[in-house]
Amino acid sequence: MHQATLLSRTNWNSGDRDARLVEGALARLDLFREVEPHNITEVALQSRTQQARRGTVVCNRGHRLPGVIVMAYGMAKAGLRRGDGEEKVLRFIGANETFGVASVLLDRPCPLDLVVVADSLITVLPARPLRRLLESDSRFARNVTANLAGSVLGMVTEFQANAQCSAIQRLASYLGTLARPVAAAQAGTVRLPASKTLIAARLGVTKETMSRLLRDLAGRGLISVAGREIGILDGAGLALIAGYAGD
Amino acid sequence: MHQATLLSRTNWNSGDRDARLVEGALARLDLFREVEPHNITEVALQSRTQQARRGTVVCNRGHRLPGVIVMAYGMAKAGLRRGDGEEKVLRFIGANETFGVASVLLDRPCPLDLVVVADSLITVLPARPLRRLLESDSRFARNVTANLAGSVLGMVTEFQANAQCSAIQRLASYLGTLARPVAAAQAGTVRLPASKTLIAARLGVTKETMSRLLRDLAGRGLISVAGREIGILDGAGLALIAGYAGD
DNA sequence: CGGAATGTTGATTATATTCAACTGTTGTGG
DNA sequence: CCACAACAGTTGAATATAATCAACATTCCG
Repeated sequence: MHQATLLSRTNWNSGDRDARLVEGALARLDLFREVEPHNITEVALQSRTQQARRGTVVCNRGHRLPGVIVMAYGMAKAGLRRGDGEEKVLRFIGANETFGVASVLLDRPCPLDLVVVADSLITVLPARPLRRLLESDSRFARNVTANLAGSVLGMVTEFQANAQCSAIQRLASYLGTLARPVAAAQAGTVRLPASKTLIAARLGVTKETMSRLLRDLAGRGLISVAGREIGILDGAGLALIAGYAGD
Repeated sequence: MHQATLLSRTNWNSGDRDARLVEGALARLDLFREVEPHNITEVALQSRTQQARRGTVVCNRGHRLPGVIVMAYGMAKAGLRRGDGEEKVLRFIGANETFGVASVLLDRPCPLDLVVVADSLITVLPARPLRRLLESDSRFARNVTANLAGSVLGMVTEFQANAQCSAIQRLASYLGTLARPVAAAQAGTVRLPASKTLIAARLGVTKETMSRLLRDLAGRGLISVAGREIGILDGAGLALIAGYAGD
């Protein structure tokens, strides 16, 4: 079905020029903010970079990660597949974001499937050098704790949204966060960062429900839908739905 | 309604003997495992301990925590209240467990309500000495990252259960984890650690649904219910429900 | 004892899923 | 360039799951 290509040992780039690129990619991560360049170099030299095409399975749930995954560019989804085709996406991992810090540090199997959804460049940071850096560089250690603590708080928020809000509230809220970067509570148009089916999985609903909800919002004059382009006609109205009950 | 007593500045114990007790309590935490005793003492001297009765609100969602909360003994619930009485409990905090590490380290408001559900002894570790220890003691730093990483993985698991399992699966799974410590897949009896209403909130269902599900399981001969005592009649059957679809 | 909290039960309802059919879109090889 | 397959999205009808409402029973404590 899927062109399920696992990360393999072949095809890795590790030339000098690539090491440079990897270094640049790492320097852009929150994890390495204000970390001494030579320490970044150290890690970069032990990392591997690989191009991954849409559909590539980076890691299957229950398997060990080869290291912390860094998305230099592109996009992947981290989620769970149920026996049937149904899946729940916990989060998308975009450019300059990382995946698997917790699993790698604890040396535990990865609890999620990680699948590339747009052609991407992926860097893998093996556990060894990260652990060493964690011991030796207190700035890096602080970044790691901040990263993990941020994940915890983020997941609590996620949890709350999932447990206490109806699907339409979650959708309205999600559209709100997409629109925020553009203009707060202002008319405008946003582009969904992935297919509606994927967004639906991210929001914890089926694509059918997603379709109906979008139609519902459009019917109320809050948004307009044209493929992946969503027009925000009434940001305040959206925020109202997101915040209070779905009246 | 509730006897909502917030943690106040009064009534704190800080005598010499108490400092000893606090030290003992901290030494039992995973967070301080293998941390130099004098470093533990340092933190203990800056901590405060307070008895809290059932119903005490330790922290309201959105407020700043006075520090990391340590449960020396007793039990608290961390959850979210919706406008009406409905609440979702994310986790219980029992003896020798901590709450709020992520919020305190990031100096962010606490995203959850924390309410004592059984008479407890609570210690508050202010942020300052923790941050200092984090910088100076690499063993402590490692414990903190392990703690946070564990939280992340735990929440992923939680998420999965909540998103992909029916209520009866979650209940069966929960009863399974209660029974595990006793005897794996073996007949026996377990005692619910809190009221059914609270357990229900923990599992993300209403008390009514909880009642019906218990009855259902009992009707199938898998368990017997007598107040808080649950007899595990068919552990394997429970595990089957927990693992596969709710046939 | 009395009152509050906790738990049970039935009837009804809301929310979203599932199933199924159908349409539109995209990319590929003949 | 078209035909075709694979994927993405829409729509309606039937269904499942658990929430809600309301009434009642039980247990726990002061």
